[in-house]
Amino acid sequence: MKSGLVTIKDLARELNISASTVSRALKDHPDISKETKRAVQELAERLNYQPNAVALSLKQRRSNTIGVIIPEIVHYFFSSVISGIEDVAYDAGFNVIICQSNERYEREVANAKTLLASRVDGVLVSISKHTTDYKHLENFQNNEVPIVFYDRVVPNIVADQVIIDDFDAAYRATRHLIDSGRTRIAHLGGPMALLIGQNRKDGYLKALKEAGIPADENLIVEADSFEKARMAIMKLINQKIKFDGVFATNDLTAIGAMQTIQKKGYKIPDEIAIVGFSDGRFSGITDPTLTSVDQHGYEMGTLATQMLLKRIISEDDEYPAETKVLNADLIVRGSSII
Amino acid sequence: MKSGLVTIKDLARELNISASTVSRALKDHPDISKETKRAVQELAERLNYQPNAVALSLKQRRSNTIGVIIPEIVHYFFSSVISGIEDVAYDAGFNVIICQSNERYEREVANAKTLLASRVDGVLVSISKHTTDYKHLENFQNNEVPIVFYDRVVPNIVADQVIIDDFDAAYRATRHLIDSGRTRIAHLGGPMALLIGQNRKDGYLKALKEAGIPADENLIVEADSFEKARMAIMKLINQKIKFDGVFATNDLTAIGAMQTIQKKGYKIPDEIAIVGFSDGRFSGITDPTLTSVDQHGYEMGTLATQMLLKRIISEDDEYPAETKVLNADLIVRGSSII
DNA sequence: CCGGTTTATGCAAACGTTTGCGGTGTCGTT
DNA sequence: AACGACACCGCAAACGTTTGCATAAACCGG
Repeated sequence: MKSGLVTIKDLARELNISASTVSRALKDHPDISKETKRAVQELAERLNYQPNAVALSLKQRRSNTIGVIIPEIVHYFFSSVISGIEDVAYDAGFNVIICQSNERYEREVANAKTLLASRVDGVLVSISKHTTDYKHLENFQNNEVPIVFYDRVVPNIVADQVIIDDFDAAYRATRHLIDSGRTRIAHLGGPMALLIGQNRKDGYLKALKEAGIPADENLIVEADSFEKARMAIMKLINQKIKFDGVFATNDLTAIGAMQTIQKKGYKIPDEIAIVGFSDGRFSGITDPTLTSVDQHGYEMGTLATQMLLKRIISEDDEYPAETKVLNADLIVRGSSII
Repeated sequence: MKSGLVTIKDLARELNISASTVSRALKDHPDISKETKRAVQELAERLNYQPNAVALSLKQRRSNTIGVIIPEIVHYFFSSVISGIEDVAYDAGFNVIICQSNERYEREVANAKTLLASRVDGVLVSISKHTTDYKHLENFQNNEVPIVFYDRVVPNIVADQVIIDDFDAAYRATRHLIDSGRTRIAHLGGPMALLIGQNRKDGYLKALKEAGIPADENLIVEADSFEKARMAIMKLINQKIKFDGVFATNDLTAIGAMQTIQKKGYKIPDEIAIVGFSDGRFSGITDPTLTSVDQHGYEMGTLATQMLLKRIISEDDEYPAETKVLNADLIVRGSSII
């Protein structure tokens, strides 16, 4: 934002015409004579004129920018989502401002505030693990800035959202373990504060119930990180609680479990089978390779952005909130092969 | 950017005072009486007034926004960098606009253009693999917007930059392989168009030379992706070109090599040792775990941003361009243990 | 030669802020 | 009574655009 940048006024002064004429000439307005247009456009080219998007935003009350609130960028899933977002935003000529909450509620609130101040035209949000109050998000709606939630949605707020069918995916993952003969299946789950944590657990429970396998509270642990998984599995083994399958809420967790299990001398998948969730880059490179649910991060990003842009463009005619459910495919690999 | 948002004028109208008074009251200017301040601040609070950052940017000719050009977000290294960038930008009250070039030159040029139009106060860039013309980047400098390069820097343009000592890291990695008794070490390298590709290869060559091992062109392949690595290794083995070590230009490449080698029946590290580069999340979860160079992505992001902010803040007094070199630590793991 | 149309341009306001400067009104002081 | 000091506030311009409206010149037909 330096003084160096050429403005319309500069062009006008140089050519001894008014700023309005320059403005119109630049966008090929029919009112302007061919010679003037040529002169203006040539000068603009020569001086490398770049329209000031800030001034435009102010004038049009439209920033052509969307905001993204994301828990943590350094996750294969989330960075895929960002990639998808960026790609469709780019095609539509929108900028994207990224804010990471680092899984902290306070920071998420601050993020929301700055996005509002930046007058973004809409926001894409996935809430942090610790967010239980949603005023800062409702605030977007109160100010008519459209919001679409992706992946980690919030329960009581009507807005567009794109999610995967966590319940069904978890059900199928667990079902897959059952089909391969496992009966004592541990679940390393996410925080119950998150809908996805809840849903995945419910899917797991449904599969058990359907198969007539009683749920064992000892086998259900809230553990959603590499380290927590190691601890949890270690504890199970040390307490001599038997299990022959693990359904983990994400891949890193699954891998933590896998390594601990192997270190303790058990064979995967022979003695214990493992299924993860998210299907990141990891899944293909573990030994054995990891069965996982493909969460389609990139696709989720593109879809969410398309929905948001649609809201932004057709801002006048209100239509009911949509919920898109991506079906999550179970990718069977070595860790659960029968 | 909806009409709904409260402005200073709204507050002024409501209180029957002027906009200037409101503005001053909000920032506790001494000219304003306590009662007025109280009234204004209370109303602002009640109506949830958010200052319009766009208007401010225009006025101050300063957007408090930095732009980032990044090759591909979905890489552990790059997403770490972004995370670092975002964290220090957040602390300094700056927004960050992310543009990914997707490794395409044209897109990078477009990115540069929109960042310029958005009047970002500075840019952080890592060039794409195919960028050989730098006009779009010099353009930033011509317009006095500071630029700092990270990781993938460009040769002939003076600007701040933060890199890791690729040459030295590659040297040490290769040296490590030599020290463990390997003499026929293959190099899966990056594109020679990139300085880092060049430097890593040179480091590799230096280590060989120093040890009196002749470089074998057959063992040097440009392969910087999982798939290319598989192909390259497959080819080496099929052609019966013997090797007992691999130094790969990144972890995914190393893992591609590792898997192919294992699939062909060779033992790692016993028969063939492997060293990667970047030390992403992968390194700890392969079997065996992967020796790799820690590239310190997060740190690189924070450092680059600090340098940029310093330039932005102290814009008047020019100081010479700085180059910070992060030392990259070799993390020895299972894939190269003697 | 006059009224009317066309063509090409400029004026000014607006978007939401900030800020230098000037203008009130109320004191206290001599 | 007059004057300066002080406290408090508003005017207006500016940042870089866009756009409705007015204006000016040129042309045309009758």
